[in-house]
Amino acid sequence: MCDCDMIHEKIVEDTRSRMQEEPQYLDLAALFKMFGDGTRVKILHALELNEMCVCDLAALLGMTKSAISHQLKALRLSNLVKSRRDGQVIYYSLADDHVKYILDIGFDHIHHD
Amino acid sequence: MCDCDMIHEKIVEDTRSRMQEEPQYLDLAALFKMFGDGTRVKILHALELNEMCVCDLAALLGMTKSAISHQLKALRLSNLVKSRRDGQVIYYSLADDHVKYILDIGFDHIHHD
DNA sequence: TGAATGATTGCTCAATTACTGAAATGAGGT
DNA sequence: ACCTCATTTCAGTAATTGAGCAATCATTCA
Repeated sequence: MCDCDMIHEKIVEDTRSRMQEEPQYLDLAALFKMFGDGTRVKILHALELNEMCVCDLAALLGMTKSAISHQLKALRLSNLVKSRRDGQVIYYSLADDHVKYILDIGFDHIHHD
Repeated sequence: MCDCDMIHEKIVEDTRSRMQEEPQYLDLAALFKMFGDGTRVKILHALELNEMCVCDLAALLGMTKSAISHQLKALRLSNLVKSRRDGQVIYYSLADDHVKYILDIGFDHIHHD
């Protein structure tokens, strides 16, 4: 289990009783992991400014369409971006305001240090 | 640079002109990366409930003190947790309310899907 | 139906990351 | 000054992850 005595047993037990279940933390970590990569935050912020297709994002960020597409898939699976098709082109945009909200708080935090 | 034509050049240029500089996104990603690991979010949430020492956290999460210490160092370098010494024991707690704020928004997001 | 084009997927490589166990550090108390 | 114990660092390993190539899929238009 652990390699030490429990120094403050009451505190530990109190904390344990008030914490969430394991899956909650894994879901939470999975969410933030999407914001934890330079390419993905750039994509998210770009999509906050304009809806764009894979090709636009590839040109904007100087990367291959493949790389962008892979990241968009991850962002889609996390319900952070949504897409709409218009002819041959698929346009991506932010799934909801939560995303913008989280980005804003992040920017706020790094600017206020 | 990129492996395709720029389909919507005006949109891309507009987006580029309104985006932040590269380092901003890397800093932002680095911040969220701290929240993007199950162990670290558990530590952060635990410290939101009670200040604790390395040993308490190791017992609480069923991990080695080494692993906890390693993650606490990362969290300290990111200014997300702070410490105070009382005798032999070093107590850790959240650095500021930003952390609680970000965690709450995250929980809010995963619960409202 | 076939050519063209935007988007996606499978795969591999390189780099990063998280963990354990052992050794080292350092502050407190005797 | 020394001994103890909480904490940190180091070394090594296993697992994860992001990027790009190449091949494939999907849709439009001739």
